[in-house]
Amino acid sequence: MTRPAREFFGRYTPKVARDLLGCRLVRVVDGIRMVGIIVETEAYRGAGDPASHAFRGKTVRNQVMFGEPGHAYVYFTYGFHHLLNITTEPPGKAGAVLIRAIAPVEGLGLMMKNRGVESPSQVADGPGKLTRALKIDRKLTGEDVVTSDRLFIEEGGKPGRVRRSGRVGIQHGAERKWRYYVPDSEFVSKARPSRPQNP
DNA sequence: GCAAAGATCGGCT
DNA sequence: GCCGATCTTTGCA
Repeated sequence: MTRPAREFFGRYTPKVARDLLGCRLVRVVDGIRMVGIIVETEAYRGAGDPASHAFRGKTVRNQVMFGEPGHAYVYFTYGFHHLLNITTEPPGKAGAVLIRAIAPVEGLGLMMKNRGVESPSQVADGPGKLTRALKIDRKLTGEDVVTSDRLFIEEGGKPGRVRRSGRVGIQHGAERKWRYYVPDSEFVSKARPSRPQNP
């Protein structure tokens, strides 16, 4: 299995988000591999993107978004959930792709145990569920997915169909169609995109 | 210092 | 469809 190189991540974020569909997300915990095919992503950029954590510039939390592409950015939100992103754009320019859902292909038993559910389609069909299934938290922020042996990406087959929509759960920037997903997959999240503001 | 919002999920009506 | 849980980060006073 080959991995995408640094340059793959260092591009225009929506393009990276689109191209990550079909790739495999690999997580290794205590020598056990958990693998899923990425079926849903969202792009977040910098100064021009009001939905992005990086919209107002660099902070303690989001600084990794401004660094070298191909690193993990994991943050904690709503007092409950960790969300996994992979940084994008050239160094100095903010960007990250939120991984929203995967189709499990390896280590399903452990993922179901971590989640406390018995249905494969409910193991990782949402950004918060996915991180719980794969035991991902803020400690993994900064992890270099190009070289890491515990959290990384492998190239996979091209998905048949790809659709795009507005992003989910945001208050600003809802008019940008920066959510990408595989409509034929049962592992895509059920969440509905935010509606564009019409005041 | 403090208040408020947040890239969510699951349960209940 | 709506609501509550729970806590970190940020922005502004």
